[in-house]
Amino acid sequence: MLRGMAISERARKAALNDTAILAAARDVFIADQRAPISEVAERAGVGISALYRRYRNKEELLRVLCHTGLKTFIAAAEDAAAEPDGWTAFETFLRTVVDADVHSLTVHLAGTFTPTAEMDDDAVRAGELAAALLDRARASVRSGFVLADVTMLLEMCAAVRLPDPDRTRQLRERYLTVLLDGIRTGAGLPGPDPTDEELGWRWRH
Amino acid sequence: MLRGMAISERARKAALNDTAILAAARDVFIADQRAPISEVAERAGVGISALYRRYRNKEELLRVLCHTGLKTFIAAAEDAAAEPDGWTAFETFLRTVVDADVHSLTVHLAGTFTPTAEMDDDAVRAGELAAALLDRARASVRSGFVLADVTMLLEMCAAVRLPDPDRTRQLRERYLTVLLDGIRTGAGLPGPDPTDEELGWRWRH
DNA sequence: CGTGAGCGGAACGGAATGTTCCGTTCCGCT
DNA sequence: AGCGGAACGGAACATTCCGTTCCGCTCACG
Repeated sequence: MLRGMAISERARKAALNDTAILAAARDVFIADQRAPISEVAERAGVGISALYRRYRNKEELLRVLCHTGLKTFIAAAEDAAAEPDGWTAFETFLRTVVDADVHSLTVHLAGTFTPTAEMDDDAVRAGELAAALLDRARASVRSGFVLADVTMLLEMCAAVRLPDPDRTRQLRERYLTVLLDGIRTGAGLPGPDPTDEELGWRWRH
Repeated sequence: MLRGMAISERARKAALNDTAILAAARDVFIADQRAPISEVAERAGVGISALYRRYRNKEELLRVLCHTGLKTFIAAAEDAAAEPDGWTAFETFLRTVVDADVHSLTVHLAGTFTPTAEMDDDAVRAGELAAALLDRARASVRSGFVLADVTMLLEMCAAVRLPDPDRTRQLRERYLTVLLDGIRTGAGLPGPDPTDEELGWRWRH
């Protein structure tokens, strides 16, 4: 691929494996964060050594996966921000994130690896974007609802899980609808607001 | 303890261990269903043999624990049913069940043991009680909301989990409030209703 | 046709964990 | 005081699981 060279057939096959492995890893680790690496290899239809050729170890694979999810999150937030109406932007954002099952790739993989500096930066940026979206929707949101609550709502949606991925998506949409309607209704919320500190516990050891 | 004898001090201590072990097992397995038995022993402040004296093996301990949760569920439903107002009964029921973290004891332990016939019966009864409560609340509930949805809402609440149990309870109450408000608002729900078949997958191998 | 990049998967090492087992403690009775 | 045995603590054991390594094969490329 250097200097415009024609891509060798060999390299093309390897590139196919690249994506196959990542896709397989995504599916496998979304279904079970503790899944063994051999399961990823099997799902991808490759041998174990094909994995270790690309990633130094399991942790690195998980880190890459998580970072991918984080980028998806950021992209979803940026896309949704284009929507003029504040509430619609917020809702679109949440529906996109839930649909992509980003949460299982980020939060649920927390603690299984040590994040890079770049990931930390992206995490900060993701937080800022989400905060901005919530701010724009504030007029439509019940009082007492804070940014950290968004994280928990996503967590709750991610808990909806069936063997069939498509059905899982459908049901998540169903209950996200309930949650969103609940967010626009009613008065304040009971209990002290959740803090960022409280929600970041997975990342601390 | 035979024939009205005074309970020996030894037996009293053993009885204390009984409850300590069950309480420890509850805490440990709620936090992590795959936790090792040694962790339960450590938390209970006893040796491993104290466990194996009471339960044939790990599976039996899990089964007893799960059955306890099921009974709690039934009791909550029966208690709440005494409430005259249909919606209030339904809400009370859900709040009680969520607060007791029954869900982690039943659904999340599914598949880790083979249920007894008695548990099957209790499960049926639990379903009937919940159905009756939902029926009585129907007038206040948005159209399209079915019994299987209740299971999923409980699942979602159980997903709210922090290191601190008290804080966990507070936040669950917070989001259950959102869900309940969402249940009373809006029109129908998107997607096909969840079926019992779909939700019972954990129990089938 | 020789070569090595890419790969498959058996083999390995060690960690985790359910279960057993044996020595110890100490209550309660004689 | 002396003893039987229930209850117990926890090391030892057997087994499974899993991340990682490594050897040999294949075949596209030069």
